[in-house]
Amino acid sequence: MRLSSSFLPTLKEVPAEAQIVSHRFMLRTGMVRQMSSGIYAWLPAGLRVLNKIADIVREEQEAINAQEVLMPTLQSADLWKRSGRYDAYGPEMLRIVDRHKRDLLYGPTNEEMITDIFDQFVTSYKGLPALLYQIQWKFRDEIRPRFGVMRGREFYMKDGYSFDVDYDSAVVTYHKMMLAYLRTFQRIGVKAIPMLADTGPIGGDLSHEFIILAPTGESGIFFDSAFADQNWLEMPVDIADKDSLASFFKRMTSFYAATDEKHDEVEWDKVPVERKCEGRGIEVGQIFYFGTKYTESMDVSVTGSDSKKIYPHMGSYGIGVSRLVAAIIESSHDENGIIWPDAVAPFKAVIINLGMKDQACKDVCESLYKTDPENFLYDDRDERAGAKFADADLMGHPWQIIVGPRGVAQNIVEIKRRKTGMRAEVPVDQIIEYMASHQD
RNA sequence: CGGGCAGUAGCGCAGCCUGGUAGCGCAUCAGUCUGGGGGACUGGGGGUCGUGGGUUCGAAUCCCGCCUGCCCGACCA
Repeated sequence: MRLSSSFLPTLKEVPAEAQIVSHRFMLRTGMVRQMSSGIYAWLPAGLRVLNKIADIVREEQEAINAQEVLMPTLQSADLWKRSGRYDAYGPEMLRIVDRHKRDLLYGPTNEEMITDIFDQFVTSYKGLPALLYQIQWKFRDEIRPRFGVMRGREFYMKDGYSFDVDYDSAVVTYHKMMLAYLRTFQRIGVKAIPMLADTGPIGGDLSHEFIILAPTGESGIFFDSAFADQNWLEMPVDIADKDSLASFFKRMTSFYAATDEKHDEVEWDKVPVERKCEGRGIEVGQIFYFGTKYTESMDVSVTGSDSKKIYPHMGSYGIGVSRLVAAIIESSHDENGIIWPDAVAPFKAVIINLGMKDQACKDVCESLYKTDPENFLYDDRDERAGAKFADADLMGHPWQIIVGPRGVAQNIVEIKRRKTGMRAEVPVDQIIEYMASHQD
């Protein structure tokens, strides 16, 4: 994309309402614009990141055979009255009345709706397990929205739902989801640690929150640093084999990790002092087994092999996609701006033309740009070098390809890695190759 | 929902106390110079002063209501 003809405005000064670093950078880089309390418009730079995260989430869901659906944001209140949650959910649910005086609501989550859909199509245990997900906007009327998209009222979320024939089968699904989540966060480029979460009235140990380390996080966290040292990507996991999944699950959850709410001093003391890590974190996902809560309350059943009625065991699995955008920035930035992980950066690299009046510079920039116009941002503005560098650092592109008259005369451009600050002079025709072979 | 604060140009702010021509910086536009880390100079454009009412010859300024937003707390992907 050519910067001169793009809608990619940056700000030198920050709107006063932005308190935390991710919010400030998101506003300064023109990723989002607040439209109302806790409600944001996503502008091109922000949307690109949002979509990249969603794509990774999608691929990892498909990898465990979850299938994508898209449910409406508006739901009928009747559905929620069936489960009993219409009254239970409280003022956090945005309720709407249409012209016929019918009660609707803007979905804060979709257990009822997915259960209803499931009910209409699956009538036999042979239809199980079923694993569906969507990536859709949700609305929760938070008492006090804050921190930009970190805690907005409207947010973009991946929500998955599973239906299994019994508890044992549901556990296998849960294990698969643990795997998918760890892979998802790994690919996105953040370190998310699964921590035992409150399971509510169901009990058991089948709910985990995934927490990203960030000093500005809302939850205090305690964890065994041995988790971070796990090279689990090299551990073979066969998703068709429940024992393989179970041993993977056991390994990934065997280290102490808890938020301050669930912190247990006795267990914590068993962790060797040198491995004790305390800090703050941001919750970016949660997985949850809740048994037959909705299938029973909504009377949704299938016929078992013995012709008897079975209430499928359900689980739900969320990833806060829009929150992740902010969480990534919280955990990856410096005083000059964002440092995007490669996988989710809005652009792979920015081509900084320092010789806008130099034909040779322009030619080099153009030919480079044309090799991948979708992923290169070409800063072809008639700005001074300082402004271009400042914007490049602010926007956090993983690579900066600096094209100036001095280097071009020798057929060389300078390349800078945002993450490390590493700089190198590279022959023009080797740039693409250089980036591919120097990811760290 | 309790406590605090704020709405003046796209953004950051001053002016309000003590009523009388609506200002500054950044951004933006035109031009000249400049050209490897947000450069300089000159000249422009841009305002229902959140909103409704009241007081007054006269209201951004004083008074009352309302709306919106932000911060702290209790609650949450």
